[in-house]
Amino acid sequence: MATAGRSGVGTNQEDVRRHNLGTALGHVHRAGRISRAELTARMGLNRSTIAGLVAELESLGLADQAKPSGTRIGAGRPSVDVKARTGAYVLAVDLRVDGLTVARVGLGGVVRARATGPVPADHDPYAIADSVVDLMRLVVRDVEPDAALVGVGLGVPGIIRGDDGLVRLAPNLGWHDVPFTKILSERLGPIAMPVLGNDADLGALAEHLRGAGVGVDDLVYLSGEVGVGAGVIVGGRKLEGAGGYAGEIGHMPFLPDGKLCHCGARGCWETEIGAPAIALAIGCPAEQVGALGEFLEGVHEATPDLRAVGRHLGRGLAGAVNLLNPRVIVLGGYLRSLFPLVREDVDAELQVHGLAAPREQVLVTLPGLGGDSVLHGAAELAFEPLLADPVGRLATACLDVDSALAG
Amino acid sequence: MATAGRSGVGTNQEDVRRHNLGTALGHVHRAGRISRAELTARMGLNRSTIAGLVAELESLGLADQAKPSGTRIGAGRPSVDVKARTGAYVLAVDLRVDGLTVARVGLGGVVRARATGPVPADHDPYAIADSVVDLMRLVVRDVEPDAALVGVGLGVPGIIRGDDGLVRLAPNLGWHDVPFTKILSERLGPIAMPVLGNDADLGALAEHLRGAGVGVDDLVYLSGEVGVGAGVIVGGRKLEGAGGYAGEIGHMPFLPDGKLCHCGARGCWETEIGAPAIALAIGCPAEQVGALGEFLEGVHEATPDLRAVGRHLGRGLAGAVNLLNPRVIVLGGYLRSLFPLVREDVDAELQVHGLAAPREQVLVTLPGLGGDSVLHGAAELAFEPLLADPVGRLATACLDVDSALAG
DNA sequence: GGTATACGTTGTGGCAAACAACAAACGCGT
DNA sequence: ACGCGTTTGTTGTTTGCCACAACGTATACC
Repeated sequence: MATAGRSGVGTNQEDVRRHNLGTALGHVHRAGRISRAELTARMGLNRSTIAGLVAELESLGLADQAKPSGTRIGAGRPSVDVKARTGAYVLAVDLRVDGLTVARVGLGGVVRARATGPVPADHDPYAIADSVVDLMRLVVRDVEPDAALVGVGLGVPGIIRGDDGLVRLAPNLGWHDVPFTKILSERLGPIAMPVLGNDADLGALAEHLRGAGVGVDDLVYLSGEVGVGAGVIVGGRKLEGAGGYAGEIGHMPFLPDGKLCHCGARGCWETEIGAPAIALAIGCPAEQVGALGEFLEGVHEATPDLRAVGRHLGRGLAGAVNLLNPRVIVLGGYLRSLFPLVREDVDAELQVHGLAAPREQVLVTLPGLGGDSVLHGAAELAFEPLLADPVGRLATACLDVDSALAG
Repeated sequence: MATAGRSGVGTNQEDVRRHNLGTALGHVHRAGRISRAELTARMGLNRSTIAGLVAELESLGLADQAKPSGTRIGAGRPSVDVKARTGAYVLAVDLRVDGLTVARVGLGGVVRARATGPVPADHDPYAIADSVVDLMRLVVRDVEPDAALVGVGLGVPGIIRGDDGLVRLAPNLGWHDVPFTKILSERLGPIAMPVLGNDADLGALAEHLRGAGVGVDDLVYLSGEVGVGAGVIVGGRKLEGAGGYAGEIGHMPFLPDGKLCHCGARGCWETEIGAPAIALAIGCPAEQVGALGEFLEGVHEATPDLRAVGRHLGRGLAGAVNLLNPRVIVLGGYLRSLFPLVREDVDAELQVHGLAAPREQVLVTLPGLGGDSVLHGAAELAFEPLLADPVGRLATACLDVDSALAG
């Protein structure tokens, strides 16, 4: 069911419209503002068809047409710009061990409002869900009256089951088979069904769409939170695996008889480049491991121990390069602070352990979205259904979230 | 360019027809014989639409309609069967270190003729290309007069560049940046443009479509030839990577200071489970390493050394399970003979090093196509353009290969 | 200010799939 | 053997979407 594309099902002409409308909206969403002529070129459709699609987006309240803005180049009648109307928005949540961020993100990827709060100390899922809803109330307080909520996305540092959003394992939260999607959806009721994603997966998605990997279809986002996870984009699509668990690169076997990992095995990559290992290397106190990134910011010289970590990082990355052949590897989380210190050691090991062909193609870099990758990824995840079927999704959108959340 | 599906381009109604025709042909090709009612159900289109598509396939000479064959169940008018017409065929080549196989494979995946020959001892690419053409002449000798050659596919044990089929590296052939696609296409002329694929990638493709992974959309085929490579199917699609180099799992870092690998690094997985390591473990003479599989067939007891190899195999597989979350792992090449001997050791290590969530989903198994996985994969690779655009591909098909090759 | 260029708009046409109605072929019960 | 219900094939019609061509319009350039 693969070779002939799209898993063996036929295409309806209704599907055509849905696909084209969604694709057009996707371009508008990613660009924020794009000319109709550019849309025509990118989508390979006729001018008149694009005009019809844009008109429909406009009537759906998803886009606006405006006079061209940028300085023109060349002759000819200037093309009308299509702007994403930020009235259609999502709620994005970045749940971390050390903090909670909720944002209202408009179509086009603009953060319209954001709020942060602490995570309940015991990591009780019900209490966390309550906190999430509290923060949501804050960010929708001043929303426009005609705005429509089209989705809710959450980034969680754990292994998420794809079909129902069950959190199979989130070691840093102490969660094991926690039905957090269900817990939160009970609090949101008919407002929107929340969608959970692994933090690294969302980082990859965001960097692919709006960060260091724009235009790149093969990308790995390596997330250093406490453990190490990877989000992978291959051929422009998320690598999900059979159950949605793909990307647990931190538990790649790395040393035959290494330290004991929390997963029960020995010698996982994570035991060498995870937060505890780095904390040990730089003398960071155990209770500050959660905020290792900030601690690393204060380090300006790479000690031999830290350089050893860098070599481990490079050697492990070589494995990802050989197996996945990405064009970009984005280092997120505390790796963002670590990488500049040990870049040469990473590169050196990559040089040794990476095969020439894939190694020549890869670029190791920092996130283009700074520390907001996961938050943006959660927003993008929430937008996905809208982009797949604008009309259908809008039919279930919630128009008065403020009072719905108040009740 | 990703989220909204199909890389941001719009869909034409011409595309619709092409897609539906190709998808219908794909179903016929995979099933060999399928009822129109079944096609209707699988593709989700209307009866009359399917009738039109099948009629077009028939007029293109790609399918035949026939009275239903199987014993019917239930009431109602029996549905007409659609059979793949094997007159449309490809030439598939499996190039190994120790031998060359060429087959004529008809639509539907039926091997109509096959021929094997030795590989020139010096592995000279020009000589090999000549041998390939010689064998091709044999398998097209008795081809039907109206048969059409629609593609040529080759499996090569090396790293193939995706865009032009350059063999970047084939250590077992001693090739480095050999333009084998070009060399062969010069000999084939206008008959067909050959398409090269990595042997492991083709094994994965074949097992996915016709072997142990039918109906499975996430699969890893681990190919033990001399080195170890992997072909990966994720979400029903080939994992290719930026340059088509993805899957070089044999060079995953495995031991910090292991044996020197031919790639220049130390401690690659391949140095522990590659053919030389196994040969050492079972006392296979160095000159028989190429035929390690046959040698292993004669081994009936797992020695401690061999069991150590099994544990390494299991530990490495755990890395693939954690990173890729496949539903099936197929062990091909000499691993086919090795696995039954060390299954328990593999499973035990997988149990320790695999994370629970993905481990619970995976099945490690042997190829459903025996030793012909790569050959079938080469055929499927060659069929792909036909399934993507039947009409367009047939326009360039070659009708009289026999005399074209003779000249 | 004229011209070339590029884009928007409108109406027409073609094409593919859906749909409805009828005919055909089978199993099953009487 | 016969009628009935069921499923499928066939045919003609309808619907919907996009392509296309012709024309109007807005800019840059000379």
